Amino acid sequence: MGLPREYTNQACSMVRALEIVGERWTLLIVRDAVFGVRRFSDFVEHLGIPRAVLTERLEFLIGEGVLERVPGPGKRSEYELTAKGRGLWPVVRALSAWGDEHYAPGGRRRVFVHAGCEGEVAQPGTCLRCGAEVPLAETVMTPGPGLAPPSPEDGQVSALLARPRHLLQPVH
Amino acid sequence: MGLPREYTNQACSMVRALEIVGERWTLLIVRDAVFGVRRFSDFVEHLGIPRAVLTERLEFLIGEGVLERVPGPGKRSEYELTAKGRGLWPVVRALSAWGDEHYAPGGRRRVFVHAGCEGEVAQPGTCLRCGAEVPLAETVMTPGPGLAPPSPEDGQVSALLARPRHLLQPVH
DNA sequence: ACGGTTGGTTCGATGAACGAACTCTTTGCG
DNA sequence: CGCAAAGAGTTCGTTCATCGAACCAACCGT
Repeated sequence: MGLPREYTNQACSMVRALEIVGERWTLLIVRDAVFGVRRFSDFVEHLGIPRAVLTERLEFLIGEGVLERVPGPGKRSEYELTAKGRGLWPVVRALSAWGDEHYAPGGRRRVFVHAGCEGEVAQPGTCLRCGAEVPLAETVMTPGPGLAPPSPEDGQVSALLARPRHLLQPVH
Repeated sequence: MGLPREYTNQACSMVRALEIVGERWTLLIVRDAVFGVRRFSDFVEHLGIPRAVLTERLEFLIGEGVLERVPGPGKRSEYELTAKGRGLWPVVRALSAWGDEHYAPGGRRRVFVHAGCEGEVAQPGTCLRCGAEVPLAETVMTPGPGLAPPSPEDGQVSALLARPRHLLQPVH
């Protein structure tokens, strides 16, 4: 996107938001983090993002307080959403819903369900059955009818994400 | 953003959505269209977007059925959101809300109000007073406490958008 | 000790965005 | 009518981010 990361200094808050998450790959990184991806190599595998770009984006998102680096096994680091980062969930959900509505000929690809209650989580983020506003951690992502079964060459992360799982739960 | 407009062919619908509206400037164009901007020169003035890029984006969005070209005064054309384009409103609202929450030290910059009912439209798109899901056309955008008063050099479009107005209502 | 995995960095080529200048048509005005 | 100014793009040379492939270093299991 060649996003210079700065638009004109407009008064609108959406401009500021886009300066943070409007660059190529950034929202996909956030989405994957919501789905439970935490490791550098898993992002690379699942997104197909150039490693240098991933490095730069992770650094930037940490600096902006969207992600934080947490120690993983050994001396590795993993990347985890902060509260501010989890606040982007409505954006991710809205975009996914729009994409599902207009670009999923085989039906929706992802359906989100309220854990326990089993009701579906609708657009505004509320449960269709119990009516409650469903927090991220109580949301289960399940494959919809339009989700193509993952082929082996898509990698194991894709395979893991094609099965029902709690959001934010580490994939590994 | 140098967005090649194609990510890897992932199964996720958000990827498809980002291929349409993920490029630099695109969501800002949609936002301005929601706010009532319709003319080429008004987009240029308000966004500060290079003219060649605007031309390319408008063409692309028309091709994707997000905008449509409608005849304006004289032989001019204007650009109007289609139903598919209006479907992006939750995305715009979610991004603006996130930006307002984290990058508006002086308080929110835009507040959306349910016309007639006067209740505020909250994050999920429902009215805080009457509880109804508020459609775009019944939403009034009002300046919040954090919105800086527009300086004259910002142009007249900025000035118009700093006053309360119905969404989708043409600015001119 | 050593081969593989993880987590990056480096580097050259490509291509999009930028912005200023230019063109062509339409509009406004006397 | 005649002229100036604005609207709606187009053209073009420069700059800068992205791409992708290769390279490197630390760590791990055996």
